[in-house]
Amino acid sequence: MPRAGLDRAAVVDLALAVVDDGGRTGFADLTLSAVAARAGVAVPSLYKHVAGLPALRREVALVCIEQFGDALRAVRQTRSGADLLPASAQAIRHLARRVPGRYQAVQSAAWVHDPDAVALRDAGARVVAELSEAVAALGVPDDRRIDAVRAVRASVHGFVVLELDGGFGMPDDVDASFDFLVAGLVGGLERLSVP
Amino acid sequence: MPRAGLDRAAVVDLALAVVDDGGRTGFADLTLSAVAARAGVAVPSLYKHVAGLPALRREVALVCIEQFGDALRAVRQTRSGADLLPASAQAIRHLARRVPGRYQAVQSAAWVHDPDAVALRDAGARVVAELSEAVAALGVPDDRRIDAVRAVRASVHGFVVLELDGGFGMPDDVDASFDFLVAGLVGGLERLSVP
DNA sequence: ACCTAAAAGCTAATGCCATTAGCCACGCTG
DNA sequence: CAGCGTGGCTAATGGCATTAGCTTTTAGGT
Repeated sequence: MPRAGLDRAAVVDLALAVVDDGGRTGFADLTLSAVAARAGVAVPSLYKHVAGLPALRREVALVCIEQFGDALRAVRQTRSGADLLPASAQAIRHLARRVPGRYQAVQSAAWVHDPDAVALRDAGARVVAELSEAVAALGVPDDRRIDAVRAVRASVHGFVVLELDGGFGMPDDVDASFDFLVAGLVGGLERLSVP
Repeated sequence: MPRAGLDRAAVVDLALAVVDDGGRTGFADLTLSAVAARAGVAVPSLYKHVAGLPALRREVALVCIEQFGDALRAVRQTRSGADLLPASAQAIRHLARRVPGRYQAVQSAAWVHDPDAVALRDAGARVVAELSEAVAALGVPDDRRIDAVRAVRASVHGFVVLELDGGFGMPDDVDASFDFLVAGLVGGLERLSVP
């Protein structure tokens, strides 16, 4: 009957561990049962620290989104100009492959319609702003910025999702395909740049 | 106590109706309860026609994938050459917007790892083959075919997913952004073509 | 026209999950 | 040392999928 000594942060950490151990479906499979088992605690005890499963999902997703934002900010410390966008794209894919469950948490953009997810939307907007910087560094004119950022997000996100879901049937080198995609993206956007 | 007169196909049709009525989360929210309610039947009765929820999901997904394949084949009847790929991309997005729940069914590519989903993988391969035709019609050399098809799939799929999830925060014209993406894709791939 | 057997429905029971209510004991604070 | 807030518990409820086993329709053969 000793106490487990949980608090909000500890519960979120355990949930992150569940997500990470769950592979590509870790976030979808996140369950209060699993977290409670890891904490060595009965399920209802978790309600003393988090408001329920949806709230826990939001907190987990927030951590994940911020982790992605941090990764992009780190890239911006070491790269600039035309190198920034490809390095950012590679960073996103690397991170997604390393912690696929967390990437799904970010992707689960059900957040957009969730009134309780303001913090998540803000964090997401910061990630997009980071990408926008990278696009700007390519010299894309302002009136094409939004289109260009959307194209980058769509391409990279689509690639990562397909790859994580095993959607690329052929055994051919997936790294090379990603390089091809990124090179095409950078080339196409550079061609828009004002001389 | 009259019979409902269900059979496998009728149950799948009802499930499709549930998916369609459920909007962008229709497939995720597909439930035996919902189908049974629509059929005017108790839940266990459905087991006389389908093997369970996972099996029903597979059958629904198969219909959806084939619907996408049909749409692409229809495009190929009316377009050719460099027009084929952009028209195919537009067809995919249009269909996804019209029946977003079905698009999610296609996307739920958990199928790849599911040993019971051979038919689904085959149908998916046929859709990819259709896109491969469109890429070939742009004159992309054979040794770049796979990379190019992956880039197309990633871009279009990523765009559609982000759009359906409401991921494009800015109010700016999403149609124009998609046209921009497709134009960039076509331009980039044409530039690879053997003269 | 009947009789039979398979097929299609049902209810009941089980188990997993989230959530709520309400109880108890640990352990800090005065 | 007394008291109280907090973190844990058990019990109960409700939604879902699934399995077992029963009943009745209905189609088909004689």
